[in-house]
Amino acid sequence: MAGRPVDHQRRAELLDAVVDYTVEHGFSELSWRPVAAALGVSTTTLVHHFGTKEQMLETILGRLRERMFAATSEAVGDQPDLATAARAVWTRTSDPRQWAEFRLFFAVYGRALQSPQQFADFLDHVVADWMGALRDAQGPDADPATAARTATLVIATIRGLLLDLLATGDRVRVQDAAESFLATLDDKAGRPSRPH
Amino acid sequence: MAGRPVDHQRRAELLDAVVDYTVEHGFSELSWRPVAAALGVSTTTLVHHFGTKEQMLETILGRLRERMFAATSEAVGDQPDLATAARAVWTRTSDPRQWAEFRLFFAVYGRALQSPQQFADFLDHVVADWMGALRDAQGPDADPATAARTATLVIATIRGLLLDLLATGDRVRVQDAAESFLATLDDKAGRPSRPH
DNA sequence: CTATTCTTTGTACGGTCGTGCTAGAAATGT
DNA sequence: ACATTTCTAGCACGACCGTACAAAGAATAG
Repeated sequence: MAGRPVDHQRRAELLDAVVDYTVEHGFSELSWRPVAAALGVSTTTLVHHFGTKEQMLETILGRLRERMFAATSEAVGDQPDLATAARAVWTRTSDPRQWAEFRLFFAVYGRALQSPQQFADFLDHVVADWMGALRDAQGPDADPATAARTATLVIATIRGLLLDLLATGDRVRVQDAAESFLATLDDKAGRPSRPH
Repeated sequence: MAGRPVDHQRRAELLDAVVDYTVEHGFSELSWRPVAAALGVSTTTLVHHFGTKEQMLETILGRLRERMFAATSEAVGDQPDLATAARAVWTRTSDPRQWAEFRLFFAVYGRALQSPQQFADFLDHVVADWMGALRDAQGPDADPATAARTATLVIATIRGLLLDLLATGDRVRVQDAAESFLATLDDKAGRPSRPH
């Protein structure tokens, strides 16, 4: 009646390996054959597990989002207020060990802006996920309008600074600007801003 | 001794047409044949004027940068101080008529982060151009360190907000956050912030 | 054992890609 | 007129692309 069971673990292994490959080798020129060669499998194996290429891209992006959001959302969740949460997010995102993932993130972001229907899932979550986390960090008593405004500004500034950092590599200047911004969040919360 | 003269104007016409095509159809899947078909010329004509594809991409990016930077740098140059200059830049960049160009801008940005050597020219100018303009807007008497910090923050915030705007289309929320940020620039300059 | 289903592989097909080659038309100087 | 150079076009080549197909090995249930 029943044959060989579906090996979900195998698919998960392959997916993580593919995501690793994508983070390292980029996203724009991704194709079956080089990926398969790098993983030591045949292209047919990848096709069997992920379907069409478009489906695989969607799967990769989903897994990537899962990784990146999980890595920082927990850092946000443990912080007492928005200012320290934002500082934690910035500390994490500006870590050079995360640069490869963020380079991929912005590559996908840029491509998604030009093919919105294909990357609808990405665009739906790329702001909303962080908005939720940063709104929660401001507590349930915060004014909703102010909370949304501040969360939007924090996301935009961090991403903008990260764009600068990845393009120029000028850590001193960007870090200086980041400290300046984070200080304004301290001030808003009525606490003294750190010296810099 | 001399044959038919080189037609520089013809090349300029083709280049602008190609840039228009790229702005509209995207950057990631650009290839000779569809572009040539859209312009009503043969692929050989494009190859003759632009050399290899990589050279054409570089030329396109240079022309695009010329367009985008010229469109806003003049708006910055005429402003009396940084706060109004930043406001002018934001007003211009958040105009929906410029969205297509900025979508292409971020698509190139993302790709450049993953192929730095190929897009070295883009990465060299993507921050430096605006840094120069926004530093000048703060006058010659401003403290260099503060000027650089503020310029960096203005660029990052505007680009981050634009990323949000292009992804979500939520003009109200993003504009609200932008006003909040621009108000802090007014405050720094010792002038009263606009109500919002 | 057999039957069934999943996994993996090799192969092949049609399509698009960048680009080189050849040749004719157009525009200049002599 | 001619020679020379640019412009434009058509064509062909090899490479890579996504993916469909057939077949063999592996793991389960009966």
